[in-house]
Amino acid sequence: MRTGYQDIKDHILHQIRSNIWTPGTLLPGEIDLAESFGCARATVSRAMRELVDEGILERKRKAGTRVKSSPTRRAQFAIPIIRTEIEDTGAPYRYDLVERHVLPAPNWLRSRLDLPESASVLHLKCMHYQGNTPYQFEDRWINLAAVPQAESYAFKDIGPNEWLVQEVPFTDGNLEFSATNATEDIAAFLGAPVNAALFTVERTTWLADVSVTFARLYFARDYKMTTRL
Amino acid sequence: MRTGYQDIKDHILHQIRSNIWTPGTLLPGEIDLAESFGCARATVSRAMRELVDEGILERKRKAGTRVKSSPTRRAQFAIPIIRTEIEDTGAPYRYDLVERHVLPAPNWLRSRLDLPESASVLHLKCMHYQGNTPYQFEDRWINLAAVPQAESYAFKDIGPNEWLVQEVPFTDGNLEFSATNATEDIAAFLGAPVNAALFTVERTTWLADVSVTFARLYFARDYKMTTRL
DNA sequence: ATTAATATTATGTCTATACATAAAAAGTGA
DNA sequence: TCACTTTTTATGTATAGACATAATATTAAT
Repeated sequence: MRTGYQDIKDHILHQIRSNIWTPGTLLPGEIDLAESFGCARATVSRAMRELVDEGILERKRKAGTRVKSSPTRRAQFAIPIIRTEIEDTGAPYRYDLVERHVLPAPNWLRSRLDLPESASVLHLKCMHYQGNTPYQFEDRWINLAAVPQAESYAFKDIGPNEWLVQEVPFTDGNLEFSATNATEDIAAFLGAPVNAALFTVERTTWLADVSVTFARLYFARDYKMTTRL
Repeated sequence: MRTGYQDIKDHILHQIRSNIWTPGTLLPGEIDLAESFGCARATVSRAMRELVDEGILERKRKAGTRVKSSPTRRAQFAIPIIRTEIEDTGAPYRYDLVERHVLPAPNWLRSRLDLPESASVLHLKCMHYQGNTPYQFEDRWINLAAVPQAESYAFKDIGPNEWLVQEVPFTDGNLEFSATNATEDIAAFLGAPVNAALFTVERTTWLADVSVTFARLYFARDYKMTTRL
């Protein structure tokens, strides 16, 4: 079997983990490495490029490749559709629409989504259940200029998250993770004590410079978002 | 100027965003695309491979390449050293060691880090400040079998996070994000009311099957972790 | 000594070609 | 009809060679 880019990645990672190539170390050039591995430069190049993507190495033209001195590791995790997330646990998923209003965009939202003064939005409040256990309270605002067909959709059986992904897929977006104390209102929906700390996600979504939607997602108590580094 | 892999990525993304290639659509094969772009197959291949990495496309040998039907977008964010994170805001960073004890590993920690019964750990409590504002309370446990040199290090001026990254870089790890209510103790350190919702990160770190450290990081009130999708 | 022009070099990308491999599709025999 | 084998095919990976580009190092000019 001949050496592939994966072998080279493994080798480099091994050198780093066994402290042979310490942070800041200048690695041999692509040509040297290729020769010592007995493979083509392109193979070494791909291995190194992927390690840059993974936050392990840094490269500069002419200056060479070094082990990143401040390893800003990048955690990445999938943002699944909530139905999938719940059904993957084995429990049945249940959705419930709590409130639905069309109204002029409030000022804070106009500012956040960069909407004109005349903008009209659809405001939804919904609950997502894992079996009979409250899972997430969703506070959703949809820009009707960007997604006019939302105005005539009831959202009785399908949640806005799922509907939007089908209707306007592959958007750009912004995520903010934080913690908030449960208000009386939300506490009741989530079956949590008032003031309970809730893991909260705020998500803004754009499609090519047009803002589509803003959502605040309050997770039930003790929810943890997990990822590997 | 000839067409590069980036142009092809742009083109594919454009087709998807303008709903010409909808989720589930089978794209033309690499050879066809290469011909229509007037470039080599490897160029198309790289463009498509990167779009798979970004969660936009899915590919299967012989079956071809399609637009992902359930776009599980992957958010990724950098986990910086806390000093860097604060200094990047322009404010000075200050660190303070609150407590330092060597003790036998408590049972919950032994279970979490898979430590033997005899395991000895270093327990640290520290504060990180942004200027004079409390920023993060760190509750850190270090496995002395994995990092014996920690026992003789005072951690008076440099925090365990920063020290560990220098001492044991490029580890694997696990991250859990959640929200917790501030205890009296932690509330006092962070200058927050008791029961305030705090954004919390729990991090476990391994180096090649040996657990190195476990940390609970409590962020000051209103902290938000932000990322682009 | 300082600045400007020039050469050098390691990475970045593209090409044409080759062979490997997984999986679908077609063919075969009971 | 079904199970099994073979063929086909799109992706996956590797290669040698070429040129592009950014940044450093060197040299020349002031």
